[in-house]
Amino acid sequence: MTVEPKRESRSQKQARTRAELLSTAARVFARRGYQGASVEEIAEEAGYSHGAVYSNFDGKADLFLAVFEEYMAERARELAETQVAIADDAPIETRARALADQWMARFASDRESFLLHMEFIAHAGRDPELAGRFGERSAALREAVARFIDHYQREAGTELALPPDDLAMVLRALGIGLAIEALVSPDAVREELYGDFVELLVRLLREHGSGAGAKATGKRSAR
Amino acid sequence: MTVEPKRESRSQKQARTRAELLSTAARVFARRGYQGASVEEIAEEAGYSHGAVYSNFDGKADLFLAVFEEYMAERARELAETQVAIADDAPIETRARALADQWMARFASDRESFLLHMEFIAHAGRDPELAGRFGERSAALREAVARFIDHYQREAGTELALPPDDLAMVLRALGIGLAIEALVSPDAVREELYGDFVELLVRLLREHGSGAGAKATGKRSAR
Amino acid sequence: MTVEPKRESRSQKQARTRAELLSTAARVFARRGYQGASVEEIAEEAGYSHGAVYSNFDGKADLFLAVFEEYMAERARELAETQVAIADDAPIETRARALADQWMARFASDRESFLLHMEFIAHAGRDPELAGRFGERSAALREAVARFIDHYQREAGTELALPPDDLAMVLRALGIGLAIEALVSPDAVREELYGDFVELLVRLLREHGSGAGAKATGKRSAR
Amino acid sequence: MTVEPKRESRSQKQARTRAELLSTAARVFARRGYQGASVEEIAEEAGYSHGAVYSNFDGKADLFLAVFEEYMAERARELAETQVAIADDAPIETRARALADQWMARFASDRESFLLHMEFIAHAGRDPELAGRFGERSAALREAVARFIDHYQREAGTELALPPDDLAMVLRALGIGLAIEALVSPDAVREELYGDFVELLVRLLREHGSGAGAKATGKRSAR
DNA sequence: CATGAATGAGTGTTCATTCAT
DNA sequence: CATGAATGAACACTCATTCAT
Repeated sequence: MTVEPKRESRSQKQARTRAELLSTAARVFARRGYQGASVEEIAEEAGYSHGAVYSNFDGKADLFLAVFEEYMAERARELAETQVAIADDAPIETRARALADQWMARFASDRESFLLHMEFIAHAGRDPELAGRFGERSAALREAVARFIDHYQREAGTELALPPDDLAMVLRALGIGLAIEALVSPDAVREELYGDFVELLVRLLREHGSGAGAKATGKRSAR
Repeated sequence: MTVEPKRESRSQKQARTRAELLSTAARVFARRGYQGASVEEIAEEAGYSHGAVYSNFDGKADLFLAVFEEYMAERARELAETQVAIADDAPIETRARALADQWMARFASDRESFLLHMEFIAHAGRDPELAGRFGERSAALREAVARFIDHYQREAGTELALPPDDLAMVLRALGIGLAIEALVSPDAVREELYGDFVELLVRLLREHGSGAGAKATGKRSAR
Repeated sequence: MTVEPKRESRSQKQARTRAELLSTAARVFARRGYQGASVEEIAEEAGYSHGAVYSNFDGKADLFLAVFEEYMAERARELAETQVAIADDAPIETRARALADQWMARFASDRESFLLHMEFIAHAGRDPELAGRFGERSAALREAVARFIDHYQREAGTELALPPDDLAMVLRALGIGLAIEALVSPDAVREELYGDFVELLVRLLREHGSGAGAKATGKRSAR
Repeated sequence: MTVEPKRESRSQKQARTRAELLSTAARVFARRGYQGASVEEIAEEAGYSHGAVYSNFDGKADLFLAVFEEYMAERARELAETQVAIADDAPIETRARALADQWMARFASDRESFLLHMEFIAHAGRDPELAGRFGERSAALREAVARFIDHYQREAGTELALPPDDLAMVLRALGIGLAIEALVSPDAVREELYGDFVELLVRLLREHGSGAGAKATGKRSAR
């Protein structure tokens, strides 16, 4: 006597629509950029009319932010997996290099997401609130790297000549900067440059850390 | 006692028009961003019809690139002046640090230009020809830095554990990356971080180079 | 006694919009020519925003082709009516002449449409896709004429010394050509010339065909 | 003691500039159409600045008219040559066919000029004065054809069932009309159709001229 | 006469957004 | 909620023409 429940309740259906729009939007935004993507193209590719976007989001900007949140969450998940993936007994410079190489490989295979990122940052740079939201996410990633450095530093009993926070910042900034240079001068950025440099840097920092470490400390970070 | 001929010859007048459009464009682009600035607004603010832009430049992108070229030339001039002002016998890390500090100071006082350039890169990243033209203008400054490094390196008789080109690339990329991080997480980037790090890095590279200091180190950027 | 629902359903309303745009476009195109008419003027005169044109058509060319299609359909209707009005046993040359006279009468009363079509052909002649789309719509009427010829030919049991397709093509081309001559040298083209010639031609073709009529004439399409 | 005269006097030089602009304009107009051609492109291709056009002509429209006059004169010359070129003793239908085939061949190898023609006619159709000027030229060509027909008709002692003027008009109009159809429906117009038809037509007219000629005269042209 | 910098009118098209159904 | 017709703002770019040199 019970009525057969529809396979999808109303709210389930709506959630699905939203999810489909979201994942399609991620693809289209990456492909075309924020400005280049049209609401119409996104909706159509997801199999809806463009009106559906306005039923589920406040507009193009809101849709994009939703996509972006997902994207950042995804990147955080990825980082965690990467940490696990690196062999425990490798020297710290090897681990650092692996991260660097992974970054460049990711960039090489998905320039579009990076471009979208850049576009977003340039936009957020003119919108403090947006910058703040993005900053939090970004900081979380950076802190994870810092913890990662700290962890292995303690474990290996070595001390680098730079605090983990600063090193994390430098490594991350360098990755971003190299990607940008590669965007604009592809031939000027050897693919291994990031890895080579990071490996060299970390070794130098290690050798000057516990060893002659204290000597040159004068101007390092305080925090 | 002859009557002064008109102050400006034809070519002088054109040069002035071009210069006025250029400086106005720099202002408007910085204010509105690349996409946000309209050719009309630029021309009008410069006191010309928008057609004048098309008489002097190939279009919006070309105008932007001309502005960018001027900007980079100005940076190169600044850089040279700063280097000249440093004592002749200053160690190379001091010179490198000056470069870094200058970059951060400029960023702090003119975030908008940086944002503008980021936006344009994101735009040009989807248009190879544009990216190439941007890249050429961008590479010029990097190459100047490489030449500086090479020059002082020879003069001081030291050799860094990284080729000048690579070091220049790393320094520049790091500057860009740090600026981006600062954009998004202003509090996370100490203003001296770039300088501190660069100074440390260059000292380490010098000590481990083949010159006097660190001959014995063996392991350069091999891999 | 129920309240009348709104007179127009959604699709009815859209159909009306489309129809209004179409008839207004016909008027404006005829008045200004294809190039001379602006989408804005058409939309405004029809009482819509110019965006409405783009909601209903793919652009200016598509709008024009839609107008042209209507025009040709109307001509086909006229043609059919005229043929129906002619006595069943009228000789085929009478029918052909009616066709010719109708064409000249229409031209005399609506030179502008003819001019418009010429202009568009000159335009489309440099754009194969456009030419093709125009050609399809244009061919429809010619084919209708060919079918008429074929039909009456069979019914009367005569055979003309030229296949229906060729005759239709010749008749149509001649009509177009005479209209052009009339455009440029109005006095040189007697209004009955087309009709006179067509009547003569068809009679000659009939007498030299293989049907009943001209058996005795001996000299068929010899050579 | 005489001053060496410059190779070109001032007026000669001007005449040359004008001539060069004219012939280049003919080429560019044919290639791009009237609307599609820019004064800049014409001047540049002729090796002058666009200002030179304005020094020698009243503007784009005037330049085009000058080009057109040249073109019409050229066509008239060509026609005269053609008449001579046809063997004297060929039957009139052969001669007519030759003219027809030449027309189609010319069209096939130079659609662009024809398109330009059409564009001009469509334009002139809205400008009585222009139409008048063009009409005169056009009439001259037609009359030449009529004289041509008349001449051979007398010479051969035959009489066609259509006055030379009417026949000339029909032949010319048909050629134009077929060219237009070919523009728009290339596949629907066999290349020999014009020739085939003209040959057939002239034979029919000849056979019904002097022979049973007077019989069907009822509705022919008066003039 | 020729030049070319500057003008400024003119336009098709895109697209985010709204809202009645 | 989803649809999609309609809106209307926004824009880069072309080009004939002018005019000072």
